[in-house]
Amino acid sequence: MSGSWADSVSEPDLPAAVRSPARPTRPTYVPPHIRNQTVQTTAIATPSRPPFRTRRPVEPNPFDSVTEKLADVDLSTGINFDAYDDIPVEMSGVDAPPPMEGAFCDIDLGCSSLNGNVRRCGYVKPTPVQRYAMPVLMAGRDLMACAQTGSGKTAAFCFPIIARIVNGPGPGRPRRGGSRTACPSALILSPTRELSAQIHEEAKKFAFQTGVKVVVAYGGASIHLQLRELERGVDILVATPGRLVDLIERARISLHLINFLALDEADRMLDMGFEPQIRKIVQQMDMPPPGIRQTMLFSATFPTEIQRMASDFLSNYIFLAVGKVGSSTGLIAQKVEFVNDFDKRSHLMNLLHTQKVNGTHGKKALTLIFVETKRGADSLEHWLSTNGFPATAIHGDKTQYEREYALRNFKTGTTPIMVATDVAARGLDIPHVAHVINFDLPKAIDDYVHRIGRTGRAGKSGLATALFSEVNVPLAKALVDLMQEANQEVPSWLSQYAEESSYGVTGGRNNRFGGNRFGGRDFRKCAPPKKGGYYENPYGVSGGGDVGSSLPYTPPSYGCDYGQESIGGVDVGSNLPYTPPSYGCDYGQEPITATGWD
DNA sequence: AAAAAAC
Repeated sequence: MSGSWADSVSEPDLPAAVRSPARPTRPTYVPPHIRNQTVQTTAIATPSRPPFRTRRPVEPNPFDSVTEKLADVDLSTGINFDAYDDIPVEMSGVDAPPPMEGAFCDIDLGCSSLNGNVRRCGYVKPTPVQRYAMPVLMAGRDLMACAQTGSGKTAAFCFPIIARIVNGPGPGRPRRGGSRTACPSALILSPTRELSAQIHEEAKKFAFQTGVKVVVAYGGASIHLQLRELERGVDILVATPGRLVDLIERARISLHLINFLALDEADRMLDMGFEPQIRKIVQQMDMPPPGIRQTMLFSATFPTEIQRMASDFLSNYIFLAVGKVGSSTGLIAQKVEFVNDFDKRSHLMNLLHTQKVNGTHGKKALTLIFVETKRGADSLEHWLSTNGFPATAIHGDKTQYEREYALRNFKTGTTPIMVATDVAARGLDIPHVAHVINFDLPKAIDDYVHRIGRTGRAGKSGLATALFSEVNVPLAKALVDLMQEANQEVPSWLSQYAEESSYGVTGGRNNRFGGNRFGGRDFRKCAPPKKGGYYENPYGVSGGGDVGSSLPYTPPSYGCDYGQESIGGVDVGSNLPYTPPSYGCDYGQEPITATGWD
């Protein structure tokens, strides 16, 4: 039945002006923003010859793979929503919109195509992050959202972006700046190419027949194909930072009409390695400032230090934490085994053999093995292959083709074992990953959280095994804390290490963020929380005065003190009134106007 | 010191 659904959809939700009468044989791409407006583009003056090449093939149906995917999912054991039901939620910020109620079928995003796509993609009941984040975003508010791995963050920001592009009155924005400069309305940045590709695929499904055009741009792939896509018009651009900067410097992309900015894996994007590039894109190009654009940051982890930096990019934002941020949902069983560094491979061999014996290594049960270095990935892949285990490897020294080939073979089960560096640690949604093995543990606990989050997705359970050796002692304390929060059994030898290391090694890099491992709360709340803990009132907003205050930090008294550093003197979250740019550019973003279900 | 991200 592939394609049948698409065929059955007669007309997309285009405004009448665009839809029927005298539709040109080769319709020029019209951005949704200007579809309601009287078209007064000079381009229309020459109907015989459109100004841009508009040979657009029929929009490919991105659902061709969905029917297969849906058939593949045992719906009776689909998303285990019970796993999310009693999850603690913290939301803070001024006038936070309340969460939405009901199932997706009760929710009108203001566009019947979009509504249909949501259902068609198998979304029935919103996960907590979707329930809380979507009203905030639909209301036009900035958002910093922390939610567990695998809980549907991508949809939580894609649905509102698409809905607001379709419904927004828009400033009648031009489709392009110079003759060949594309001007997207939304920008979604992510830290790896594969993640950008994945977001692009998802967003395309969501945007199908809404008229919203989604384009992806990342390095290692043909820039010409990307340029051609951009020339055909783009509303939502999904990109990695390097290629985006390249395209901007070539004047093939301008950000001056960006209304929506989303950073996926935002804490990674603002980490040392990425921060300069992100600052360049967001602050030193032509992107509208905070308060004009709508900015949304999503991650499973959000260290305090990064939160502080992130507030530069936000305006009067809502902070949302679903679950104890970084806690691995309890759906993931975590095991830690002590190994001598020289015994790691034989230990791994035992693990893999045990899997086979237990039958968990079935055709579709995939095993993802994380190592520290690219060389280590190649070497371990080779060793596994020569020992009878069908393995592949992915890391940043491979060509993009090799990376995608490896990922594809892993996903399809052709090689049910994949060895990976941290390139695969974040965001990738790979169904059927039953086991994540940390062959080398990461230095930072945040990376551990993201790595094990490749399993246990969408309410499914998963297993994570770590090989802990002496070099990992600095991680012991954070690991123990994390495991306890997730109700995991902690081996006594590990607790021992944790106690020892918590004295000597505290100055280490793991404590770079003051030890507040996950940024499990809004860093703006620097006053001691009310009795009962900060999850007490999920609807609560931080009491007026504490946003942007520069009170010295007072440690909370109820034992969730992770040694957060003082933020005294830092004027965070200040909301200076926006001064319009002098060049008379009307951004025209609508003010805070809730639509949909409010 | 490593990984990621442009050509």
